[in-house]
Amino acid sequence: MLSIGTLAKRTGTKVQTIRYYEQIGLMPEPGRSEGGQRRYGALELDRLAFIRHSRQLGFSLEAIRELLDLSDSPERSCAQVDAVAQKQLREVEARISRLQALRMELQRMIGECRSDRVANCRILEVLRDHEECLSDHDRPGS
Amino acid sequence: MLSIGTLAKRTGTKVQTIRYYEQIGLMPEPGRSEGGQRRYGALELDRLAFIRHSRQLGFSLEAIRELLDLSDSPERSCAQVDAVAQKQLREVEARISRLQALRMELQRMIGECRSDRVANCRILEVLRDHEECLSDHDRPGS
DNA sequence: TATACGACCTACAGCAACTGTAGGTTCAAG
DNA sequence: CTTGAACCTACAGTTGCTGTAGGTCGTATA
Repeated sequence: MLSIGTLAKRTGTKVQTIRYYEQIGLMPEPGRSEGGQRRYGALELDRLAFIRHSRQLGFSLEAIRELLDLSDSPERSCAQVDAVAQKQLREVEARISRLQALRMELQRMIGECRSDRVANCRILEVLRDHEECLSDHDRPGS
Repeated sequence: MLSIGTLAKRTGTKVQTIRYYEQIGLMPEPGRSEGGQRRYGALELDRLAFIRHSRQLGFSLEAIRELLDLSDSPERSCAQVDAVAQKQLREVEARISRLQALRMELQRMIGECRSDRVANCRILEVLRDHEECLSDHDRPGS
């Protein structure tokens, strides 16, 4: 039986994060010691490892919930699992594209700055005026 | 003089977002109409456009605050402006690298799945066992 | 001039996915 | 038996907004 701290170390998770996962129903309520402290077994260790690894691959907690549900019904087709993963892949690809456009814009902006006074700094000018940009780079985030 | 709604339309910002920027001190408190509604001029329009454009380029509100402060002292060296932009560029580049690693991992995972039952779905197996991964892909986020 | 109605006002709750704090209890080593 | 690290609950804070409720203002039209 593992304490929450040991489980945390084994999976590279913070203790509070484990309690948070329990709170939102992603981890089950574990057994308790006589004094009321959480005690975990191998099943919970595996489940948490699955969650953490999926998080590292960028899956949202909602997607992970879905994957965990799916993996509980081994006889079902894995097409849905595939769909969740494909969706994640597409999201990652979209973020990459967007960030590459940002990178170009930033590089151009920085590269153009030959001034040494704020008064005529190209960076600030570009930030002031969207017209100077090549791409559309619309919504922030990602 | 512009109403908050007009300013919002002109800059592609939501009305609540403008009020939020005012609340956190990123936008100044504007003048008011007799009835107490906010009224904006060209200065505020420019400032908000600057903020929005910087957000589109991925700068944090803190970084934008710094850029706005810097642009208020035109005689200073623009080295600091440059530093803020460079930092942002490095962050974007780091995120790109990380996402590219994720993309590879996801592609490999999806590509390996030849099964049709959840029971032996490769995707779930990979998620269960980090050892199957090539990269380290550590902290989530970005 | 009256009225309708969209735009505005404040204040606050909620999102994702945690992280940190305060104030108190339990466990295990020495 | 003591000590102190690890645990407990409950709640606030993070970033950057977005949405809601319940009420007021401004202006175009009848």
